[in-house]
Amino acid sequence: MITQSEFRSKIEYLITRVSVGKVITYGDLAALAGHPYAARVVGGMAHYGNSDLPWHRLVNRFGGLASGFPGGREVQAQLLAHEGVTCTNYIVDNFDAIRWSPIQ
DNA sequence: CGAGTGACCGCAA
DNA sequence: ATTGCGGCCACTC
Repeated sequence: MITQSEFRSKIEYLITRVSVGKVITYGDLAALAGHPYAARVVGGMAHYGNSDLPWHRLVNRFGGLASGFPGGREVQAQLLAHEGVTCTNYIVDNFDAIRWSPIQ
């Protein structure tokens, strides 16, 4: 059991730790923060939280781009493509391969 | 200050 | 196999 502040701090820490050209899922991020079922919290923070963090690297469990991203999924896809992540139909290609791992 | 919302995920029927 | 629902925490109104 961790504190709420710790949860938020871990999310920000982890999202910053994600390497360029990689992506991570809401569930994994929440799980790494200590709450496997708090994926929604990550989404809420992404929307209202610190906008300085690379939220465009966040994708859902299927590897698809988020729906409420500022500007639309096309913008997120563009940002990912700019970092070397290729997408097709708003779905990340080689999702399993570029999926970020906490071991790094 | 109180209540509702939100870019999701996993399990039950 | 598919569909529907509950639940977690932070942020806003």
